[in-house]
Amino acid sequence: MRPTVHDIAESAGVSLATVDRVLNDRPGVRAVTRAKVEAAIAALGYVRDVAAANLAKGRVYPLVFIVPAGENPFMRALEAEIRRAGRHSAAERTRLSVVTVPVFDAAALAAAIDAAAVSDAAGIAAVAVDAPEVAAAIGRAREAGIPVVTLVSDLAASGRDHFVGVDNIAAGRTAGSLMGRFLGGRPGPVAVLAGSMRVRDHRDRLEGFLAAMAAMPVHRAVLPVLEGQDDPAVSQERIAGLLAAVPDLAGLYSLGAGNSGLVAALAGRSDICVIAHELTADTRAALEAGVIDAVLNQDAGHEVRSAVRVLRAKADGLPVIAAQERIRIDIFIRDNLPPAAEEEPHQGD
Amino acid sequence: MRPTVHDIAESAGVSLATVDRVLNDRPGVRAVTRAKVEAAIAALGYVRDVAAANLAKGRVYPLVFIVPAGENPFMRALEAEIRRAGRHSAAERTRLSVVTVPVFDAAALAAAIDAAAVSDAAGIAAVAVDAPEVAAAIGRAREAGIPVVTLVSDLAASGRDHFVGVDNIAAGRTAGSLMGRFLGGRPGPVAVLAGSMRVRDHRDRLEGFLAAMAAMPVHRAVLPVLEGQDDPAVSQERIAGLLAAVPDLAGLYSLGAGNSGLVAALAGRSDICVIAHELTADTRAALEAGVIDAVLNQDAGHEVRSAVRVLRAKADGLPVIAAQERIRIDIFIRDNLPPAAEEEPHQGD
DNA sequence: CTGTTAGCGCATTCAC
DNA sequence: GTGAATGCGCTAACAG
Repeated sequence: MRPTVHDIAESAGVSLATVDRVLNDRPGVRAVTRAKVEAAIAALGYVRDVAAANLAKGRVYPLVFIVPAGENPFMRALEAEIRRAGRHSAAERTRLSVVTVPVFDAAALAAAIDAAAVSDAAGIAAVAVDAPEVAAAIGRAREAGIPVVTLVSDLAASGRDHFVGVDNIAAGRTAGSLMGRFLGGRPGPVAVLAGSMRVRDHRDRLEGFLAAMAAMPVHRAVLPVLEGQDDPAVSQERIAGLLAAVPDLAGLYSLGAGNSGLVAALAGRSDICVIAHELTADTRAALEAGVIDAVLNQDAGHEVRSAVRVLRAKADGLPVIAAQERIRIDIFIRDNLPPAAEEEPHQGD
Repeated sequence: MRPTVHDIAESAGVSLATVDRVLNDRPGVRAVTRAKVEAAIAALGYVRDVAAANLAKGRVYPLVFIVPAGENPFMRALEAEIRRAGRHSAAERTRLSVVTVPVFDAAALAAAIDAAAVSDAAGIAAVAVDAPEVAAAIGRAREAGIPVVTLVSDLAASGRDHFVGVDNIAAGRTAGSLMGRFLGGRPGPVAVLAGSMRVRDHRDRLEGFLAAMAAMPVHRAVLPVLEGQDDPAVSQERIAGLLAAVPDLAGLYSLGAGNSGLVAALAGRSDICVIAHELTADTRAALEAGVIDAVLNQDAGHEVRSAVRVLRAKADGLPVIAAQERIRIDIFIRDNLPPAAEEEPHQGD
């Protein structure tokens, strides 16, 4: 059997309580005693049984997730993953709650963060909006000792503890690279549809995309960015206009949401190379139909679980192994689509 | 607080032991009593605290992983992931051990399975070889009540409890589809390098690849399969011969291992579209250098953790949600490469 | 068939 | 400064 606290207590000639003080780095232990205990710990190769520790602590971690409201399918999937994680979070002694705020509404987001902070939240995860009042609210929460992570969209200036999401510049580069290879020597310009250039992740994706396109062996024109506000109707209108104006369009990169509108506007035009973000019902269907050629995805489930792990670690004052929490950029084409999500997918991976 | 066994015992008017019997579906409870308890469980919305349950059980699950020996980088990565999982398996009360057997050696594999079965193994995970004696050994283990899962390479005929690995036909299709799109209208035949056509996963990948190539709008010749025995030296020789014999080669699909030899033979020929399997140091470097264009990967860490979950579930007689345990086919190009693995990556996702 | 009791490994009062 | 005792939620003998 693995050594337990009893073993190290006996081996060090002290009591359980003292061992516990050393283990949890609490005061009230003489340096010599501490050294003895630490020696025993090292000698026996003790590793704490986290499950038992949590059981004994009895402490629960109320974590608040703040996500934008609205129809954005990815955000709804994210919310669903939070709720799912919440149901399975029993063992981790976390209690997850979701708060939705109007899209792009900095004031509402700031208010939600403040509200979470005054509640007994042990941690806050929020899809950030790039605005000073949001940064200020995050600052206040952290001032109050509550760890905060940004989710999907970052706000580095806020001093948040951690960002859970993908490297969006790399995502844009990946899109550009795939687009270039898929198009090969075929002529014609490519267009970009974004949600809003006021959002950080969209700016990053565009930057990466342009860089990758510029690095391609054959030059290809990239048309001015269209903004669809992540809204299907607006996006559809923009794309319809684009198709009418640019008959020889070769490719289209949709780096935001609102893809159902895009698909509707495209209406079977499978000659254009289309790359979009986030695997949702819309993009999956379009991929299967051959309207979209590739989808870049960030796994919402992974992100939620990562956020929970990070917040718990921060709440306990434990370190976070950044490399371990990196979120991957998944590439999906028609042939490697995972089976459609059913009842209760995922738990570990 | 969440309801506990005490709450449901009180609510149902029975003792803890009875509640436990119902929860764990053990005999010795009258139907009426059982019904009462189940009603209380449902009414209170009770969910068992697995961590506490495991703590109380004290039971450990010795799981044996059997993987091929040799230099195959993917297999070594798999072994590393098993050891890593072993170090973190404390909380899950599993004890992982690794046994290596000579590559493609059915007799040795069968013997290893038998040996694991006579030890006190609670479960066996093995990279299967397609041979009757292996199937027989798996049958014996299962006869002895020991759950068995096949890992990476399946052997459905053995009656194994579960297969942990990717859909290799889909993987081949993905490779073919990418190859076709990357090549576009460019002329020239494509070649396939396999390890051995006697292995199931290689046959599956080939099948998928051929199907995808055949489905492409432009016809493209696929040369007869080369077999490199998953060996770098043999592979290098085969590829060198290929390059000499087919000057207008357009693409190359490496569906097995031995990729370091392939890269050596290619020596900077970045004009050929190359797609390979498994992200290892070799393939990563070749991807970054532009020698390999895409790598299809199965995440060894995910596979190990899935195998552990499945074996534990089977050992406890619990159901396995298949959809939850599906292993994805990752596509990597130069631009979405994850950071190189460092010290202690992964834990959850 | 059902109930009592004693831990699993750890954290935490409260004494000394 | 240090130790003894109690309990987290659950399981597993052992009684009845």
